[in-house]
Amino acid sequence: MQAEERQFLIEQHLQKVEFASLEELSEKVDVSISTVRRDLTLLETRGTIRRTHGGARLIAPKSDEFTFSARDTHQLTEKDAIGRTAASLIKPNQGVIIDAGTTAYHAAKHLGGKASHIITNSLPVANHFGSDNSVEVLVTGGVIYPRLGVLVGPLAVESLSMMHADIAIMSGGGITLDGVTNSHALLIDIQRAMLKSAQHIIFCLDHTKFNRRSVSHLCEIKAIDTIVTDNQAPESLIEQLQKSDMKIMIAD
Amino acid sequence: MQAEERQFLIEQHLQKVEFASLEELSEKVDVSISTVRRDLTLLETRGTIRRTHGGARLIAPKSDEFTFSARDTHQLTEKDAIGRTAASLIKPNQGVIIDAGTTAYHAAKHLGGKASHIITNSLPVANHFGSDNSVEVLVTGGVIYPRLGVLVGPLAVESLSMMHADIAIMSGGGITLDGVTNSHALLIDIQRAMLKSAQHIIFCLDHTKFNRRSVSHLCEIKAIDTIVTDNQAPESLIEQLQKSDMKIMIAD
DNA sequence: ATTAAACTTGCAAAATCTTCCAAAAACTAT
DNA sequence: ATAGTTTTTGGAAGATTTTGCAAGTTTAAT
Repeated sequence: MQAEERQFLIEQHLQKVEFASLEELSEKVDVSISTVRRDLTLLETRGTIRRTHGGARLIAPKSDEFTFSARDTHQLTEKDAIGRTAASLIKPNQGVIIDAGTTAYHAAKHLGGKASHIITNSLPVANHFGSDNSVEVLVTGGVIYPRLGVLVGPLAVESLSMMHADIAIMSGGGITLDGVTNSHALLIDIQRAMLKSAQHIIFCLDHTKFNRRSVSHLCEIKAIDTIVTDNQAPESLIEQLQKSDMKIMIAD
Repeated sequence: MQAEERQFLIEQHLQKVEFASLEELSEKVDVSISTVRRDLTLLETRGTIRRTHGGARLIAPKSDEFTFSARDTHQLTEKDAIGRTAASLIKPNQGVIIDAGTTAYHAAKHLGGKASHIITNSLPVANHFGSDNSVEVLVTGGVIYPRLGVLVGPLAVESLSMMHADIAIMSGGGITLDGVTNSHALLIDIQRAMLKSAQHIIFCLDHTKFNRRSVSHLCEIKAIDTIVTDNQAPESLIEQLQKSDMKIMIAD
């Protein structure tokens, strides 16, 4: 096994367990403790991991909301189903804003040929439509937030506020009766601008997001027009949400 | 087995396994380790793969990548050499604008860790730095021009005119004593904005661009500070160009 | 304060890389 | 087809990188 692969495995293992001892890691990848140490210091400079006495711990938030990776098989089938359902709500020739989260990305994948305009600040979404000339894709400007592939910063907010769309397909970090929350404060401004620029708001939230609260408050419940989720979402919260003027769709 | 076929097999295998050792690959395609090394260095310049100690890894595990950079194998080694030379002109902590052409893309590949800020309207360039947090990448907004993966339109021009950089690395469709021309009229406005926003202008032009004239005029010769080209560029034109106040570098 | 575990640093062995060269293969022109 | 030329291939020598270990220092917990 080569160094790069080993470091990748270490990182991946830490994604799962949050914390791991040196011994544990050295057994996992079958090298000496010394080498694991070296790998960890290297990974630490890359920013994903933090060394501690006796091991290492994951620095990234455990939320999978924005961590974009093709290998992200986290609730993959659920997300794909949610994405398909959300996409089915789009009528021909509508303009759609796509948020940068993973769930929204899955919705985008099913949007080919349906929407006429797509507005996004997500590089993965932009790439997906890069060679599709049946849709016009508007990319907001901004600074690349590393790893997530999202464009952030004032330029992103400004360009969004200059645009307008029929529908916004959003994702979030958690939802309670108090509203939707999100784990990355930097993205809040951008998501708010998206909400303002769209007439109809759809939130894609898999069941793990229910009854969960992330750090930053994004919007009230009443700002939402439709929620798309999967069939494992807790019924109690769904019932309460339905009391406000909103449609909830369960993807199969 | 043909060399091309072998390289294709290697690339395909890596698409599957993401990481592979030299030994593994040499068995797979039944050639010596040395030859595999050579194939890998070649594939690396093509951008799909990255060499590591002991083997190679896939560079773009994301499913949605641009086919644009991989498909363009025209004058590949020349463009790569030009790119390296152009990148060597960048001093640490400079802000660099990268144009959307293929030659400029090759320069970007050699820029990692050198420039502190990169400004671009090219999605392939943005993708290349997507997970590199040693550089801050500013992406202009705009509409995706399909096929090329370039952001165009008024938003792109406006956001560029709000920015400023030390150096612009540009490409073009042709150069004569009358100036630089380009084949895509849509890009002209954006390139002009780039020229305005940068202090020092570098043009990357392989030898096929010399004495050629595309449809749209981009700028005069005197707007250029440096030209980087390969060793097959016609000497007559080079001599005449050098009469204006400009530096010409020949990449080997 | 004491002690055991964990960390850093330096070093030598092992693995891997680059560069060069000669043999083999492929191509060209007669 | 054949001789000469170019390109590709496999291997070897020397340089470089990586790895595991050990000596000495720091950390954390009692």
